[in-house]
This record gives sequence, C-alpha cells and structure tokens, in this order.
Amino acid sequence: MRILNHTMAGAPVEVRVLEGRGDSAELLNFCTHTPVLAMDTETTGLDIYAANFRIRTVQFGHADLAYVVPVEYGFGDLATEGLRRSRTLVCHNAPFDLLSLDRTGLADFEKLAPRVRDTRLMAHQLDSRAQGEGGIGHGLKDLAEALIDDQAPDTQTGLHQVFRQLGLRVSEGFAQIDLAHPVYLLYAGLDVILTHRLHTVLTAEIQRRQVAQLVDFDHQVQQATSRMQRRGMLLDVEYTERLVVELRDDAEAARREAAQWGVTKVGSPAQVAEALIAMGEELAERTAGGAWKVDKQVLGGLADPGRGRGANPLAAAVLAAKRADKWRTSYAEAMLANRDSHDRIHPTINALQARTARMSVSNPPLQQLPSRDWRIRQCILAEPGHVILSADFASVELRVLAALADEQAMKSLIQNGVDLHDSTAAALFGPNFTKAQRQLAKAIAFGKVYGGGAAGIARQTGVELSIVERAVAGFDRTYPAISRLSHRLRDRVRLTGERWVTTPTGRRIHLDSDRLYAATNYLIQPTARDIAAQALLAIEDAGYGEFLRMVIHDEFLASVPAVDAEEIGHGITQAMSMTLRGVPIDADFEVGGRSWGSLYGAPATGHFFAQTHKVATHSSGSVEAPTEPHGEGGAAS
DNA sequence: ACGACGCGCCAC
DNA sequence: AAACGTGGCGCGTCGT
Repeated sequence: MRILNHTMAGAPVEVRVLEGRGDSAELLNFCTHTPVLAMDTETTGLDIYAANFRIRTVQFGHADLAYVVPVEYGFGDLATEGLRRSRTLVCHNAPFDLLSLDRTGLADFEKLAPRVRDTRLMAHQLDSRAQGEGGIGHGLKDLAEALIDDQAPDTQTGLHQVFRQLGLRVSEGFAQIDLAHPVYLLYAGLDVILTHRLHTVLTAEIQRRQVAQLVDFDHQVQQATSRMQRRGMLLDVEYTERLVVELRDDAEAARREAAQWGVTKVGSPAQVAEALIAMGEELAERTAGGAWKVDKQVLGGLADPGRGRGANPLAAAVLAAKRADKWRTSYAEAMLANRDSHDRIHPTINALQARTARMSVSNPPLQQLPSRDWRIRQCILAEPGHVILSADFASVELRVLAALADEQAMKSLIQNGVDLHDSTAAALFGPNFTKAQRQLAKAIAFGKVYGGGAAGIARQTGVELSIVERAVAGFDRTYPAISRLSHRLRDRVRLTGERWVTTPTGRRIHLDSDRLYAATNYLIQPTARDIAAQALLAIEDAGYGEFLRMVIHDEFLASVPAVDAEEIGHGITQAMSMTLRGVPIDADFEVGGRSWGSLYGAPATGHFFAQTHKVATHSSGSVEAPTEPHGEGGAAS
C-alpha cells in the first residue's frame, strides 16, 4: 500500500493506493464496514460512450481516509467487489460515475443506483444558484471550498499545473498522466474525502429544513434520466452526413455572397455593420457594449423590409450563412461526433440543473434543436420497427399559474376545457376579436409567466405600447388573482426579509433583490418541472420507461413499436395526467414515422404521409408533493 | 495556444 | 412605475 499524506481543514488525512493483491483484504474490509462510503472514479474523459473510454481508478473513502484502486493496473475486480460490499454510497454527480461503471462492466447501474446519495443533488436543494448568480455553485471544488476547507481547490489547481508542465491540455491530462503520479493520486483520493465530508454537512442541513422527501424524489428522477441517457437514441448517420454537406454548401454559397461586400467573417458583427453602413443602410440600435447591433432581428428587417424599400442581399446572406453554420456545427456535426459504435447518441441529461430545477441536456443539446424546420430532427430515428412518439403537457405553465394563484376565472376555463387565449381575447376585445388580438392575449399570458410587463410584451410582439398597456390592464381585471400572487410574493420578501420563494414541492428558489418580479416565474417553472419529473416516474411505474428517449421540459420523446403506438401513447399520457389544486394537468400525444423530423413536417419514409394523431386525455392523480403516489386517484392535501 | 467573456441564436 | 424566466453552445475578441 502506497501512503500519501495531506491535511484537510487543519487535520491530517491519508490516501492509500493499492499496490498489490496483498492489499485487497484491507480495502474490502474498509468497503464492508464503512457505513457511508464515498466513491468516485477517474476516467480518460467525459465521453462515457466513446470507443476508447476507460476508467483509470476507482476511489473509496470516508472523512479522513481514502483508498485509490488503480483499475488500469488490473484491479478492476477489487473495485467491483468493494462496490458490491458497500452499503450507502455517496458520489458527487452520481450519473457520471454510475454510468461509467455500468458502461465498463465494473458494476450494474441498477444494483448501485438505489444505494447512492448524490451530494450534487443535495447541494442544489440547499441553494440552486450557480456561481455568478450569488450562489456557491454545484461543483465539488466550489462546495468544498465554501463548506469544508478553503484550500480544497488547491490540489485541482496543482494537477492542472502538472498537466501543463507535461505539455498537456486539461482534457488530455486526465487520460494521459502517469497513473503513478503522486499529484494525480492525491487528487483522486482527496475527492472522496471531500465528498464524504460534504455529505455530512449537507445531510444535517437537509434534516434541519425537513426536505428529505424532496431529495429522495430528486434521486429517483435522476435515476430515471440516467437510464434514458444509457439507452441513448439512434442516429441516421447517412442522412446526417448528407445534411452536413448540404449545410456546408449552403453556408459557403452565402459566404461568397457576403464576400462581395467585403464581409470575410459573417460572425463578426463589427465587420457586418461596417459593410452595411458602406452600402448606405442606416443602423439604429446599439448593443449594451455600444457597438452597432446587427442581430437576427435587425438583419431580418433589412433582408425582408416592408414595401417601398429594396431587400438588402448582404443581410440575407449573413443570416443564411450563420444559420447554416450553427445548424451544422452545433447540431449535425455534434451528433456525428457524439455517436457510439452502434450509431447511438447518449446526450448528457442533467436532471437538476437550472436555478428553477429545470433539466438540461448537452452533448449534443437535444432540448434546443430547430423546430420550425424538420431537417435537424430528421437525424434522430426510432428503433427498427418502431415509430417516434411525442407526449407533451397542454400549456402546463399557464395551468400551474392558474392553480398557484388560485385564479378562479382561469381555473374554471381550464376545468371546462375552454381555449384560454380565445376566452382572454374575447374578454379584452369582445367576441369578434381578430387573430392578432388573440396572439396579444397569448403573449400577455406568457408575459405573466415570465414576470414581464407591458413594455417587454410590446417589444416581443411589435404591438404599440399603448395598446399593450390597455390590454394588460384588461388582463389584470379579468384575472385579478394573478397580480395578487406577484404582489403577495414581493410583500412577503419585504415583511419577512426572506429572499426566496418556496414551491408546493418544498423547493426553495432564491430571489435577486433587484429582480423581485421573477418571483412568480420562480414559483411556476420549478412546479412545472416537478410535474414533469413526477410524470417521468409515473411513466416508468406504468411500465413504459423502456420506450423513453428524451425529456424536453414538458415533452417526452419515445421510440415505440409501430403496432402498439396508440396504446402506449394513451398509457404514457394517462401516467402524465394529474391534478394541481383542482386544475387538471393534461397531456396529448402524437405518433410520427421513423424519424423525429416526421413530427415537424418531414416527408415520411415508408409512408406517403406522416401519421400524426392528437389525443387529449383526462386527468387523474395529483401533484401536491413529489412523494405522493403518482398516477393514482388520491386526493391532495 | 488556451481560456474567459460578450454576443447571438437555438429550444421550452 | 417598471420589471421577460431557464438553459447549451459557437464565434469573435481580448487577455494571459
């Protein structure tokens, strides 16, 4: 056993590195008898599903002792046995370690996950703000520096220096540094010691705040998203490769066009602005930094102006080039680069990312693929013999707003299945309202969800401010409880000095004192997220989990056998449906063809027409607290 | 050469 | 009186 000594928070700690089979008894004894065992892995990189991905070490530890198991030296079986004997395991960002162990065959995800506590989830519950938002952040080093030892990040800094001295980038260093390097081993060992100490601190605070049930819920949800990540989704590689070529050609053609006016970099706003001015265009808006603003809206106005003016070909070319570049690099090439050896992508799902607890998806960013054009989504396929199914909530944030504000007029409209925006438009503009007036009514409703005012809605819609102001006043008269809610939330801050809102599920979201108007959104968005999260668990409980491929805030994407698609769609929407304070939270589903693009207007393959089918379901169940049985008809408190 | 940051654009 | 929420990611720019 190789011993490395260090101090943490002023007291000695020890890192023991296995050197031979003779050390195995001590390690396994430690794993068996440590009631709360911190665990971590060091790997060759973050791309778990890449062909050359490997686990280099697995570490175990408690508050002042860590064991490093060098898997790369042939001790993988000892890591496996240590994990098997462990009781409660603690990880920081468990999905990464559990999926890495699962992927490399060292431990089954299903066996480990139920015993794992994740300090990242716990920390998010205590303060969901990222660094730079006034919070500590959720990285192990951020948290350890703030809560354990302010010198905790030094080892990481030291390791990065070692990488640099070796001529390696940080991303290369983890794969290439000698496994015997003492700084690397120390870093590996200290991480589990920090994780263990962090768990102790966070557990006490979670007990004090009585949010243990919510933290358990978050763990279950994270298990479900990890299984989704492991499942991955099938990529149409040939199509995607053709699309890359097509987008590159589009961009090059547009770039040549732009070059005629001297623009060599379409991504340089300064260059674009200069060329436009040289063409005689008059720019009006500036960015916050004082530069001429030439964003999509400005360029769009020049490229496609109203009557009496010519279209500016440079503006159109710049827009076209940038769009083709973005679609190619961020989406099409990202999908090809992230695929595994079975042509599947496994986007990283962060089940608890945003300040509002919303999920995020990256590598590639599947929550934000273009939706007005089917070409990017066409890259994603259902399994052979399957079709794509999408199930989504019906205007969930507005329903949550009505429920939490207890806005009676809005609640009864929803309960009676009346179109909310039609009704609002009729109340504001009379029964013969125009399409544009309905759009304004809808924009105001969304503005309320975001905490926006008349000016913001006017900017968003392009409608004259005085008209918007009158409409907003009418909205407030029609739905008075909504303004009352936002005022109540702000008054509460003034009265109690507590700068946060607490959601029905017990989530605490901190408010910025200069943005108190965000309080309404901070109540709605996390609640909508928790509704979707509970639905995810309900879908798994109903036996449909294996079909799930992705979650996009209020939508679930699935690959289902073509012959059972309707039945599964009904089952999934049934599981998603619930009631929030008397307001039905309903879901609809659509069945497409083989590719995701079929739901966005792509010509179907194998069929003459895309088979889409919208079905509204009835609500059942409730969502007052995340631990209530889901999918059941039980009444809420 | 690398990293941080502003800006812009994609989604819900 | 006024106040538009949450992310990921690529490019260009600027600092080290």
